[in-house]
Amino acid sequence: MIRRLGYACINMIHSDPTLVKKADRVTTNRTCRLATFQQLGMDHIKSLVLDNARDLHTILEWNETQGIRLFRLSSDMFPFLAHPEVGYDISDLGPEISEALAKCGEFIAKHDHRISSHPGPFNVLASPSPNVVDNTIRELDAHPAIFDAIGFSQNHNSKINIHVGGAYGDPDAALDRWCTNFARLSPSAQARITVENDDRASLYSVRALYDNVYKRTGVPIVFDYHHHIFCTGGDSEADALALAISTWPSGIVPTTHYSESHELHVGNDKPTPKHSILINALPDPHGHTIDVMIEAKGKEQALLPHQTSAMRNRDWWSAEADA
DNA sequence: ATAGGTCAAGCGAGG
DNA sequence: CCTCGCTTGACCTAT
Repeated sequence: MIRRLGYACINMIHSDPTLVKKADRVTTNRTCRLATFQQLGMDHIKSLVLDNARDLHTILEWNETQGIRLFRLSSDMFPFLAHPEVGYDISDLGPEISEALAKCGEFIAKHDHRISSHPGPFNVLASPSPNVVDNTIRELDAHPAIFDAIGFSQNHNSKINIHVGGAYGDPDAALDRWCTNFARLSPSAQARITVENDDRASLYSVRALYDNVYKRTGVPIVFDYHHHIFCTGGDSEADALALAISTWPSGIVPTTHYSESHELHVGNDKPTPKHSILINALPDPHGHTIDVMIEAKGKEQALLPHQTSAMRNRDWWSAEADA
């Protein structure tokens, strides 16, 4: 059974520049260039973050009206949060921002929304470059600060999801480095990290993650249905899903990712990793209870046609959540 | 107002 | 060798 559907970072109907005037956009993704920061200073970043934080609340309210209680927080919400030179503490941004973030946290708790994050592809714990690893650790350790400022529980319900990041011609050595460097993360980051299977055969299948990451670190695996097509590790979809689900702690509904191939949507025969704008179907939960993050260019517009009345029905999902 | 070039950041695939 | 795609386009300047 699919418990919830969610979408990532952007609400199209409230932010698409072809639909909404720039001044009226509701978005958590306001950022700036380094040059602009150097010109305008921290006051500019504070202004961007405050607008982002207030708009997050608006998006969450809209999600609630649609029965959408799964959402991915953009890591762009706090520009340069973990930048080697610019980096700052959220608590230093002032009471106005702290209050706006806490207000989001209260809404999330009250309506039982589930919020996650997915830091960018620059986060490579497996990198042979010490500098890349240092930057990654700084970035990943910054995410619990975001979650704490808003007020999420410190577990995999609000996950920080990443990929292993690279193979460098020697996947085993890369996996060793990943596990070694994982131990350097703060405990609050470690408690929330998940790993996701890759969309290329040269990288990491669910099976590879299970054997080389989960067994050594206990880090749960996020199953991406679409990626699995390109990197099966020899497992069927049902087997890979079951293996990934087995890595999740009890009491936390496993999250999965679902998307469809853009190439198939435009009439070509060969699927590629590129995401389609909308989706034609929902994935098969193969008898498990899962949450599904829809990764489609159309964001909530891809999700909405697939919301069932049961998903919109508060009584139903509350009962399920309690079960 | 809009179009086009640019932007902190890593990696691998494809042309 | 360069561009794209990924997690997620958005910023900024010129016209």
